Amino acid sequence: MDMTNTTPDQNVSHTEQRLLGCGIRPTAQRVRIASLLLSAPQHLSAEQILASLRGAGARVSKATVYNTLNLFAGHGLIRQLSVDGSRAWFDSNVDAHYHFHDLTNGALIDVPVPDVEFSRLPPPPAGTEVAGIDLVIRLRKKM
Amino acid sequence: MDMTNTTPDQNVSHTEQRLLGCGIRPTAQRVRIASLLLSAPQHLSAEQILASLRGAGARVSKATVYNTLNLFAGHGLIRQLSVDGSRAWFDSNVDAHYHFHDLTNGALIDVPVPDVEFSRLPPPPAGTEVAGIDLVIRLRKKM
DNA sequence: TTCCTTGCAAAACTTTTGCATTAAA
DNA sequence: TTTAATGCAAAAGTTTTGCAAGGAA
Repeated sequence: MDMTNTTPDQNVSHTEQRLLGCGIRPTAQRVRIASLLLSAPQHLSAEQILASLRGAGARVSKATVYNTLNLFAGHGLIRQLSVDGSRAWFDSNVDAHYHFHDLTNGALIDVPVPDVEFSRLPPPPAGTEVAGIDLVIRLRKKM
Repeated sequence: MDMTNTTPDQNVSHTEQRLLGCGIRPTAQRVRIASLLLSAPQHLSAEQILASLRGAGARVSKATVYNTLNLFAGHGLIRQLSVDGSRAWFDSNVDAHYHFHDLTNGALIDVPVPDVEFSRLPPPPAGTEVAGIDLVIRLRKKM
């Protein structure tokens, strides 16, 4: 099902289904946050989400945005990234992938898994196993 | 020159030389911070450094620790890591390398460059070039 | 002296939490 | 009606900053 050209509003019932499928009660605020975030693959901060929703006339508190993002991340609906120390970024793409990080403007760009190939990786220390691999390719302006 | 078995105190004059070589005035606090951090490859937070120095009887303020760490990082003497969202970690190893991140206890373990080999990497977007590659292999307890 | 560095406290930011109120099932 | 979610404000944690005092050149 291609939802590329649907607007957040058209996605509401689809979003509700998705939250229900995760065992998350689809309240008004949660649906708005999920709708915004899941409308396209993107990277947003809590503050951006709060501003965007309030700009659209929604009544949402900062606490609810944070609580909801943590809730979603805990259910694997979104993924929290630590690319710069300044704040958390929330990635609506939970499929395995990597990132370009443009140091010039802070932009994050997805890198699909097939674009990266490891021909050698270190064995995990005894008693541990690999839970995931985070790869960030930092970019600067070419002179 | 192998400094593996020298104590921080024995390193002081060596550390001073290193700071001078970077154009950094080797004040008492800076030498202590550099001495601690550069005595071995390790990952420390600002708070850990402050506690360690004060525990050793040094008179240092939190502001100076932060200012100094930023100063050192700006001169390439240490490297700031963003591996979890909670705080910054300062890595005394500035040679290119990657990290294991043990999710069980938060530990960071260096991974030497030769232990990782990329057989494919995406071309950087037009107008940009690769400034660096950060790789974090997250570890969990093996069951 | 002159400039730089430090310490302290306060401020700035991001994120979490307590609790009364509101909304959902 | 009962439970869970929200909003607000306050708190907590990390990092930065303003400014007076101290130290180096």
